Amino acid sequence: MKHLPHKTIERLSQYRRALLICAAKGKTHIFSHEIAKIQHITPVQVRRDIMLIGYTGTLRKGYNIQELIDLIGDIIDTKEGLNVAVVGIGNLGRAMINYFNGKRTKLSIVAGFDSNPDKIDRIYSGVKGYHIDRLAEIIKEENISIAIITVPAGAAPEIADKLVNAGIKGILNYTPKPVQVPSHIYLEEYDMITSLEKVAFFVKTH
Amino acid sequence: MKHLPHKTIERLSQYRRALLICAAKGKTHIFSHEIAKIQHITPVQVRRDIMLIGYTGTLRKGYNIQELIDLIGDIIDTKEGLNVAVVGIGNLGRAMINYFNGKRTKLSIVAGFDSNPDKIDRIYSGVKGYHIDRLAEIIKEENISIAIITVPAGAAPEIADKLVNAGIKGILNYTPKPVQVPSHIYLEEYDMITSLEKVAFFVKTH
DNA sequence: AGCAAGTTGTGAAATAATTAACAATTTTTC
DNA sequence: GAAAAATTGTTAATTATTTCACAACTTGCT
Repeated sequence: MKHLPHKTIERLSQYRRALLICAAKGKTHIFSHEIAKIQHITPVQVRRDIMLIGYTGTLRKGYNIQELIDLIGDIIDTKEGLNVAVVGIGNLGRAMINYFNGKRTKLSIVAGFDSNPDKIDRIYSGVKGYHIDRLAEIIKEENISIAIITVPAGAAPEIADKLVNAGIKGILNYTPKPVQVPSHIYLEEYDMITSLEKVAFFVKTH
Repeated sequence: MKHLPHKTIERLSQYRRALLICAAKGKTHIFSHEIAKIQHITPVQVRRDIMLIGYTGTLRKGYNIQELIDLIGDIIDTKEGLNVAVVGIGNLGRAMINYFNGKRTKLSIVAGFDSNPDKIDRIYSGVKGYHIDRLAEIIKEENISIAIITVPAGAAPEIADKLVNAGIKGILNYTPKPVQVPSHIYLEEYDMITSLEKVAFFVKTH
């Protein structure tokens, strides 16, 4: 398999989530147009994505849900799973922890970090809070490879530097302030204000 | 001006945020490569975006920061501003409210909704909490045109229906469950799990 | 003044992503 | 059992987005 488009990766993750729900309902097969409907995309796109990962459905029966779930897992998960840290145990950090709590997934949030002493040594939905000064130590100890930055915007660049020095491999930055990291570290940034402004723009322009 | 690409809209929002910070520091002009560095993109892309909105810089001096901020405002803001509601006053909902609190912007979060009686009639960073049953009423009363869905995933479709019936114009869905809305309503969905899985994928594949 | 370096603006080229079109096949219907 | 309907898989076309390449010009330097 050559490399999959970024957009396809995102959709595969979403397909899998939808498929898990269908599987839980006892459904065994699904058509491309059913997946498409759920995800607001076209059936062709679904078929193309599935083609790209080399899976093949059955004519007039659609795709076997469990097989597809497993195959998507082979592609986007690692066998042993990856450990994740949340840096910034504010509302957003706790929201992330809650989202993951109890979900069966190959990604586990195993630590939270904050500079506020009140938040240290408490357990948030099963995730322990550590002081930010122990970042490097715990990242090594717990074999954490991904960090989610949910601190106040101003602190983001400094946190990013610390994460880089601690040997993190991927960063998901949820602050509105872009951070700079060396190119061997995968960085994804998402900014809620931008999303809201985008909605506003399209509402404005009908 | 013909229509701007979606991606350009997103970047304009981000440029503006970066520019506001620069302006606050007393800077008056900025080069395309400086903006590019901040946003992890190429200078050409910045220049092209700026070209698309019809602004023009000064050779060897770059762009006038304040003029550019104002122009971006003309494009993405509405004159009178738009009112926004947050549906679901959990961690994520409160995170959104805090993000916006105090920012000078044309978007104001003016109401929060929740089904938990403990959350009603309290004020969250200046935003009042209402019971979900009053959704349609308050949306009309406060002239709310955009809603952010931050309820638990299972409740999302039902909330979306209520919002549609209440006459909302745009929806930003932060639950991992896609919702269905009529095509005249602008819908943007963002799923944190997908983003994290995407980071994991690229970490895995180096 | 003349040259070097830096910067914008933009047509053209390249790349990425989506959609159209349709052959091939299976199932259903009569 | 033939015709109609439905569905996948895929090539080709289209559309969207990014990048290249470079002319035009400004500023600084000698």
